[in-house]
Amino acid sequence: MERTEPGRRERKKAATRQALSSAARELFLERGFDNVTVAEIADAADTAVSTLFAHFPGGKEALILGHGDEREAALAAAVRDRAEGTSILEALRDFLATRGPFDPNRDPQARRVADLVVATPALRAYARTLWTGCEDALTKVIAEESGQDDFSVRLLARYVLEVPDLAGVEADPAAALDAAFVFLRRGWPGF
Amino acid sequence: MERTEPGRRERKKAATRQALSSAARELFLERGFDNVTVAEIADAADTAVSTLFAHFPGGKEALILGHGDEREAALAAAVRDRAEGTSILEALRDFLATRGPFDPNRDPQARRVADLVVATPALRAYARTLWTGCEDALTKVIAEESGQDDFSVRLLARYVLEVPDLAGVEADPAAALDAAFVFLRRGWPGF
DNA sequence: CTCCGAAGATACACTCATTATGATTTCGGA
DNA sequence: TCCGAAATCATAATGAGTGTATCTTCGGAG
Repeated sequence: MERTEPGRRERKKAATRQALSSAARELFLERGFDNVTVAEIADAADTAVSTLFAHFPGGKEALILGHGDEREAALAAAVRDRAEGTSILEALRDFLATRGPFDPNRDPQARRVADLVVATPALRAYARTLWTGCEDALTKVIAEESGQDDFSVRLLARYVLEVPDLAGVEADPAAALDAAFVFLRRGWPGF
Repeated sequence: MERTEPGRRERKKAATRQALSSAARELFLERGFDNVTVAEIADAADTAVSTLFAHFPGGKEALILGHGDEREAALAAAVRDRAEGTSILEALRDFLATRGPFDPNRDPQARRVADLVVATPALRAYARTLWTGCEDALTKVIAEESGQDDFSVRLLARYVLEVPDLAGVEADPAAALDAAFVFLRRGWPGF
């Protein structure tokens, strides 16, 4: 059978995962990313270090930022399932506008985390790799949706995925996001 | 006085630096980047590990790729000292065309190194950070030379510096480089 | 209900990069 | 000749991440 509710095992697994990532979040926010060791996080979550790495093979930074699975799926879906008459670039802009530093209405917790990410080089770099990790997938979707498949498509994908990192540190992230897409639309008319 | 020839001290320093980086190059080419430890490199160069890190604070990857100092200076100079009547983007394209995978005439040694970099994720990532490490400097120069200074300039700088990483892995790197600049010129006419 | 196998969790030991420390050598210039 | 600075060195410590073998616990087959 397929659709039984989670069961105790999966619930416990999710619980430890949750414990780990929220312990990490608290410690990072309190003392800064670099001043917290994985051992301390594991301790705070009352688990073994091995368990931490079993849940987050991506390492320390994955504890707050997750791995890019949902991100990638959501991104591809945003393009593929865009509203009739919406261009690819519009769909991408709208999707990014709901994310991280660009979302105007987000809880203060998320705001503090976003600030920490922007202020911590290691985290900012990791966030960027999460985005650019979607590059292959995005390239594929754009190729399918546009009927075009060459270097220019890969270039566009990379450039789109660089926008969050760049715009995120600007004084007005949302405005910067829009500004970036003006240039992308000019470079890739028809997308 | 200022211009005495290097002197024994500086010569020795340069020699150990040279010994380290060529030992690293040989070992990496022979056994792959990930299968060589810094201890082995230091041994091969007959120095202490501490000395290795004194010369290359950037870590293992800096041993083949260097740090970005000359790179940054050369890049800024290429824009600032460009020929009369040459646009900023043309100057940048021409500069990049002489670099790494894009240079048509380079010795086989350099070719093997470039291949290794492209094939090794850690090295490719480091090479990319070296380029994007020039972002602030390039942004500044473009702002000065164009008289424009806002987010769009930073965006352009980032996009230019992403080109090497992207075009470098294409079947025809030089052609990809040119293709990328077609889009950049379209997005930033007047640069 | 019982029992077996797999999944999760754990402890432990290990490798490796990188940093810190303090001693020791070795030039270069006064 | 002698002093100070720079380069090198050995050594130890920290901290991330991996591998392994063991133990516990749940879920499903019988």
